Amino acid sequence: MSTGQLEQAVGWRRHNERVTTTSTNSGRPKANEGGGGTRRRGKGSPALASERREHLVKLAAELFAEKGFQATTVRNIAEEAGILSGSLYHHFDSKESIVDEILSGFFTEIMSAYQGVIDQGMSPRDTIAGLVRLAFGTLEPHRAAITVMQNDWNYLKGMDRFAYLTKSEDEVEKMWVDTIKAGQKDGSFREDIDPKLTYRMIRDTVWVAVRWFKPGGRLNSKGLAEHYLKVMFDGINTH
Amino acid sequence: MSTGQLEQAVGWRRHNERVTTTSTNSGRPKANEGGGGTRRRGKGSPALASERREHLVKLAAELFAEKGFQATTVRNIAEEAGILSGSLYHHFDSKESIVDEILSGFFTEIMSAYQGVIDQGMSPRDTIAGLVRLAFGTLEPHRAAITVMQNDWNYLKGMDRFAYLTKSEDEVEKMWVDTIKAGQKDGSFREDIDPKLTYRMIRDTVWVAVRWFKPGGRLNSKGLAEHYLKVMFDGINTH
Amino acid sequence: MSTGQLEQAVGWRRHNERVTTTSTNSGRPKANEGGGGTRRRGKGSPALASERREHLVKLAAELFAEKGFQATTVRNIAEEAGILSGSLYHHFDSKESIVDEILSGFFTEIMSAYQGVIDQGMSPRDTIAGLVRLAFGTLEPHRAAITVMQNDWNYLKGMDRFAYLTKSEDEVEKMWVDTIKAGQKDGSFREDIDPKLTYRMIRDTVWVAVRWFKPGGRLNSKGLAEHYLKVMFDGINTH
Amino acid sequence: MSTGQLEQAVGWRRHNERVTTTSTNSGRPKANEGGGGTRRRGKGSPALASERREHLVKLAAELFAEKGFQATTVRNIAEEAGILSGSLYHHFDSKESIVDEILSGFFTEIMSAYQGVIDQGMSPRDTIAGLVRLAFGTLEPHRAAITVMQNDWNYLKGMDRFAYLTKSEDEVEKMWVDTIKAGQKDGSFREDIDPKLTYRMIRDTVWVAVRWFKPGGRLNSKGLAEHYLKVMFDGINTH
DNA sequence: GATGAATGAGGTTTCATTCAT
DNA sequence: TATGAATGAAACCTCATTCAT
Repeated sequence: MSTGQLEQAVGWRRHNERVTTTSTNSGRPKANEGGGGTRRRGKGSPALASERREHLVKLAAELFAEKGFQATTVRNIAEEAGILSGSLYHHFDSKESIVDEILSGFFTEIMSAYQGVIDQGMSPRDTIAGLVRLAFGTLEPHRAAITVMQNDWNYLKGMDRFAYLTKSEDEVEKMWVDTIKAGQKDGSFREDIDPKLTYRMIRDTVWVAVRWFKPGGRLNSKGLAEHYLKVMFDGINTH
Repeated sequence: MSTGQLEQAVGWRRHNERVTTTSTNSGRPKANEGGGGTRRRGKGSPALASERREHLVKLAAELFAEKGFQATTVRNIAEEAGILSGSLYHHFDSKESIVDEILSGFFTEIMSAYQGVIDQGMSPRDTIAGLVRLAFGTLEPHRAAITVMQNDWNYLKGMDRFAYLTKSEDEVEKMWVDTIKAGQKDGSFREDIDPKLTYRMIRDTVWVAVRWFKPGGRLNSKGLAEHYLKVMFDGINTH
Repeated sequence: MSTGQLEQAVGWRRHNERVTTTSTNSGRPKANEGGGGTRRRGKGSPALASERREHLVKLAAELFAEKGFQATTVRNIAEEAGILSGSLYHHFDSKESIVDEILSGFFTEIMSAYQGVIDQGMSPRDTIAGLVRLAFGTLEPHRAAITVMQNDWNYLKGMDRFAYLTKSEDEVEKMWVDTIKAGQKDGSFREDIDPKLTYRMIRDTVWVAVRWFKPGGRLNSKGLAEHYLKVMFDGINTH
Repeated sequence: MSTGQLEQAVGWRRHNERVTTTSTNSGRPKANEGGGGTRRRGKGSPALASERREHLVKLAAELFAEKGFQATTVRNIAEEAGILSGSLYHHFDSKESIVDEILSGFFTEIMSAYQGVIDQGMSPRDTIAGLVRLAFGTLEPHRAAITVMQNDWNYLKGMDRFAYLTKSEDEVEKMWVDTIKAGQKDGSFREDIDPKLTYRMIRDTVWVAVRWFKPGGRLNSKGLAEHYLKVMFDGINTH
């Protein structure tokens, strides 16, 4: 799951454990709940969460990104996977479960990554630069998830099940805003900018780029980041 | 339709002519084409045949903005208007016609306004500033349309009927990019920024603000514009 | 709606007003909720609740009675009515709404009727006789509703929406039990019978008869009632 | 299988022979018909090939009783047993096979028991009393089966496979009705009661009690039976 | 015996749209 | 203009059942 770029930038994530704690419902069908307990699961293999399942999630993510969550039908996804729509329900509770898995996965990952940058204790300016680079760095490996987030946020945020989206958003905002404020305090950033406003503009600029960013185009995501940092730090004016 | 702010800023729009030429289909139902004869609208009455129609469009725009185009049902709109869903079809061909009217109206307006700024023949830097102010200025009067554009663009752009969206977008891009390039040529803007990239970031930053911008909040749209111009021109660094 | 027999027996119900207050949700689609208020409804006509709708309810009741609630599909009902399944949703919220209307209608009616008998202030023995006659009297006009109640009670009672079933049942039980107790006090009924148990046996015997009772058979419902009263009051033994 | 009470009352059942002849299809999967040869079960081992199977039937019966046959899914049963739904098909042909086993088991048992009472050659009055006691006595050990019979009869009776239900019902009816008639002939029972009607009322009253009868409540099933006999024989009136 | 994946038929519901009145 | 009834396509989802491993 080419998160290599992301991991390199931060160096904190050791293995590919899928953490879905953020989401209240990981979407796994409740099949064997009353289970007897005698269910063996092979020698030592740690869950593994089904490669099939992960494959399906990835397919769905592509479709959601391309056509939007609502416009993508369960049949679309099933056809893409070469099965019947009903068969999808062997793996997922509902269409919502799928998008939940996509988004909660992305969110837990990005938040840990952000925290990793902050924990490095760099100067505010370098921290902001690090966060920006990190964010742009997710554009490619998490293109689908980010696109869904951008396009369907408004629709999804209204549902109880996705309350964690708003919650996570707030947490992330705090990380950035605090860093910007620290930068103002230590004299790195201008006093006459509004930290919250500035954060939002940065955030939006980065995520929204997913709409037109094409991997393998003129600029790669690294180039994008550097370009943006330049403008963001020093403006477009000559001095 | 409080476009006052916008009109003042530019001074180009004289009357309330509804220009729908951009859209291939103006969305008017063919129903009453062979008009019976009882149709009043005499010579001196410039009154649009339907304030009712405009009212309905506005209601629909609010709903589309709030819940998304797809998630808003024709019934939702009808209910909001206090009529039955079938009755809407006396005013509009289809659901698409309504959103078409919303978006095409916004686009023709914004494009004329942009052109008006450019035609003033100011310096590149002042022109860019004017465009940015203009764009932020639309946030309030056109909140619904912009929101729809932001959220449902991806879905709508795939439909033939909305091909004009992409076309208009390209025209607008050219206006901005040309101005930025002119600014680089005359030494106002740094040579090491990518004009196209820079335009996109500016554009996205402005429009995406519609997601969190609340009229009557801490900053009005004018304040937002000035804040952004500051950052955009000179960066967030102290110098 | 041949409730004639029932009404005669009691003489308290004046018109065919459909009272659905017992049910928390009458099942009417929420169509014009935000309604403007200007909705006129003809000169003086008191609602009328759509004969079409009532017709559909009756068709559905027959099917539910014949095949059971779960085994009856929405398509079955629609076919019986000569329309498509989706069209049913113009009249009803859901399949549940239909059965709700059937049962809540029956319950409000029977409870009022019971109360009417009690309010006549007859002796306990005559009151019980009246109640039994009344109950048997509903077998024919409310055959479908009673059948549904008998067969699907267990399934329906588990749903929030049908909580009123259990509530109504308790109220009815109180009416009967109080009367039986009064009969014990005034010496009409034996002291060594359990009022609650006795009520339940009477109730079950009556309702369950719906399973085999055929109008136009050897015994009509009046005959059934008299036969049962005989056995219930004096037993099957010769004395 | 605590049929102790039942057996004691009658003393006719000698061994645990599972008699499924009544049912046209015993429900055993044809899977292991050509048995490999490793099938133990030798001479001395009377152990039923599958206590597991019986356990599953019992689990299923509980669920059918609680939620109804149709509302209980194969998955529900499997989960309760701690296996996957597909695995159930190693034990049973189909969902119907399970309920068939439940009901046919109950029916053969109760019919033999009834016959046993009749064969004792007691007076009609004592025979009826015996039958009533016997029926009430099944309420506890066969609660689940009786509940299923009561609630899902209507649904099941329509299926070919369950034709035996109606057939058995008729046989049972004959036993009772003949006894009642004999009682009328010998002067024990009133001439002015309808034997068939009377039988049905008794039968219904007993079985329907399963809906509210709670073992361990105020009255046990023996108490219930005595109470009912009192009312049935002598009525609720004082004399 | 059990798993895990899939089937296929069918279920309820939604919704844009049409049209006679 | 509006209503009220209906259409028809398609949506999400359920579930008994099958079968290779």
